Amino acid sequence: MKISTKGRYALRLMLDLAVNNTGEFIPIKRIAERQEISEKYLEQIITQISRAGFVKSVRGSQGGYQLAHKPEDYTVGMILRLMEGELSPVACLDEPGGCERADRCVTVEVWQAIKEAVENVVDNITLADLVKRYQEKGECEYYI
Amino acid sequence: MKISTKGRYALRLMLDLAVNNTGEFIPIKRIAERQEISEKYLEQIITQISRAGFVKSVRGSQGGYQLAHKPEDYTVGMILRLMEGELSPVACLDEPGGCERADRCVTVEVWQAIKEAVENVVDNITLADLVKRYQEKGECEYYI
DNA sequence: TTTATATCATATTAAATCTATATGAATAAC
DNA sequence: GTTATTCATATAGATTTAATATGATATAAA
Ligand code: FES
Ligand code: FES
Repeated sequence: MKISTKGRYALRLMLDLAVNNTGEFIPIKRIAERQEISEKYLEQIITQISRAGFVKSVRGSQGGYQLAHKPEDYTVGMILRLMEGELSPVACLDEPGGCERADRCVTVEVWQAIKEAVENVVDNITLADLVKRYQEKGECEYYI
Repeated sequence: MKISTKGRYALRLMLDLAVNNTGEFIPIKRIAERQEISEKYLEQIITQISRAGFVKSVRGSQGGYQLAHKPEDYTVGMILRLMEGELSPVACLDEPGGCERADRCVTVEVWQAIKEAVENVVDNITLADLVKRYQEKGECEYYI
């Protein structure tokens, strides 16, 4: 029942971009330093984020990334789904035709309830909310 | 963000025992047949459940397992935690001293909210609730 | 007393997934 | 042309998952 490092790092990465959303392009190296995450691993992650159109990028010297939209336009759910896929606790809920047991399965109702509970949380928190919490906490740049 | 087969099978196993809670001891072989799960794998799972005192067992011919308590005394959460450990989406929430970033980390508040949402679901559904749902659905013995 | 049926206890393994690291090309500022 | 950066893939080590295998121990029934 764990979220992988890809999902967790992606959220910290996007929050870092949101906190430093000044219009400048931020190189992944800065974020890797601040977040103490492997630069190359973050590169992989932001590539995926970039392909989804969540960030704008500029190559070459003085290049980097910035948010493509406003912080309030990103929910935590959008970011987690991008990295983790559907937030279902079991594959039964995602299979195209559904699990063959699904029509008579009772436990699937539990998994569905878990999924909905999780979605209700992550789809109702935006990066803007997290930026606000960050500012309330004291804005230490090295810890997000 | 998945629950492992151990957790899923454990719930189906316990629900099977709850549905067939007649006072007789049920051999794991029957459950394996009904649930279409490997008998040996189920043995491993019920060993863990048995050591936790959730079921009573009788060895030898005519032996098997039965629930140690009433179906309403088992929550889904008890069963999942036994097999999966804490239902936290990240280890930060479980580490004894907490994560070293935790005091200034904002994303941890998201993970905490997810954990609480999941717990709110699983700690408020009992095996008795699931038995009832099963009976409403039609009581096909081969599908739980 | 033998046989069949079970639980109980570990060991082993194949596959999948996770978590990176490595290599190098393409692009742009200076 | 040198440096800084994104972009694109390949590779690999570690861990976890999901079983399977082996065999000992206990009990009821034949
Ligand atoms: S086993 Fe797939 S829906 Fe229950
Ligand atoms: S990284 Fe551990 S609490 Fe945020």
